[in-house]
Amino acid sequence: MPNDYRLDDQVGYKLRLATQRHLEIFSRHLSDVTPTQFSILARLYEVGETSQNQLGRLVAMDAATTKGVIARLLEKDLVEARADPNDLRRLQISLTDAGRSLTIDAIAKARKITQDTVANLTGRDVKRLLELLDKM
Amino acid sequence: MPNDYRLDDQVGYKLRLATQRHLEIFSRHLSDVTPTQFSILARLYEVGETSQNQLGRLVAMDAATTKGVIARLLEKDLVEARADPNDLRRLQISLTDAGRSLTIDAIAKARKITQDTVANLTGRDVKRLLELLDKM
DNA sequence: AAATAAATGTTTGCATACTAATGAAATAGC
DNA sequence: GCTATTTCATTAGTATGCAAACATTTATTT
Repeated sequence: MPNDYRLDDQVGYKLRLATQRHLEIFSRHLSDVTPTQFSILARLYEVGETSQNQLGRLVAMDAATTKGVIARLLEKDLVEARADPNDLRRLQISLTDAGRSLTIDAIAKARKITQDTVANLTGRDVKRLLELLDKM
Repeated sequence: MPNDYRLDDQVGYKLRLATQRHLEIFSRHLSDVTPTQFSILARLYEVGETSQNQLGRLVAMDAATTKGVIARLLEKDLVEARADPNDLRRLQISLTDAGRSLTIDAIAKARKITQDTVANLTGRDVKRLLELLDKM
């Protein structure tokens, strides 16, 4: 008979709330793409043309999930895909011009998003939080 | 031209990774329900019969989201719903016997899940992490 | 070198969760 | 009593995630 169990004190529960908060702030600043989509764009901006699978790996996403995210970015004409002539399985993904400029703009806004998300924390708190999340 | 922006250092990105990890651990220990569904069950166990909307509020969930989660729990016969005679808008939700026993069992497992999730952290780390997430 | 096995890349289909918009019922203020 | 507002629930549409399947490449065996 679990009497001393408190849902509100569970890591998982708190993670969900924190994510919720972050999501809300994110979409307020940047309504064109989701955080997930943004992470793909930012990474793509960083590394240049890459295969879909590899790209997913670079942002810790399942291959299947990556496919879905890329599909949405393709529809918005932010990325483009072309077959790799050397490996017919591969789909090479790269930023379009529109995608590149949106990404640059989004990165600037992302700083603000991060700031807002941790607005209630001191600089030291943030550093600690990142460390702890990492350590997990 | 954002050169010093590092995706890997962003709170949002790390939150996603941490949530991912937690989700994986959760489903390994408790495959019958998702963390979201579990939070509804745990709260319902705690407070007893409640209206759907109220229940959602108690776990910080949108009314529409709550509806979906409840629908899935109804299908699994873990909760039951009945109309409130005093307020025709309201749907009163309560645990079934199966739901109650699953919840008791799940709460026990949830302790283990939490432990596993933060296995790499010391007790003090965990306390701090919870505080920081809260403060956010 | 052909045949088989293993690994890698992508896609499809299904489950879950979230949001915006709508409709129905109850309550508050006049 | 009547209108306006609030509250509760639902529907429709979008996003993310995983398991399983399929296709292509690479490695291994005969």
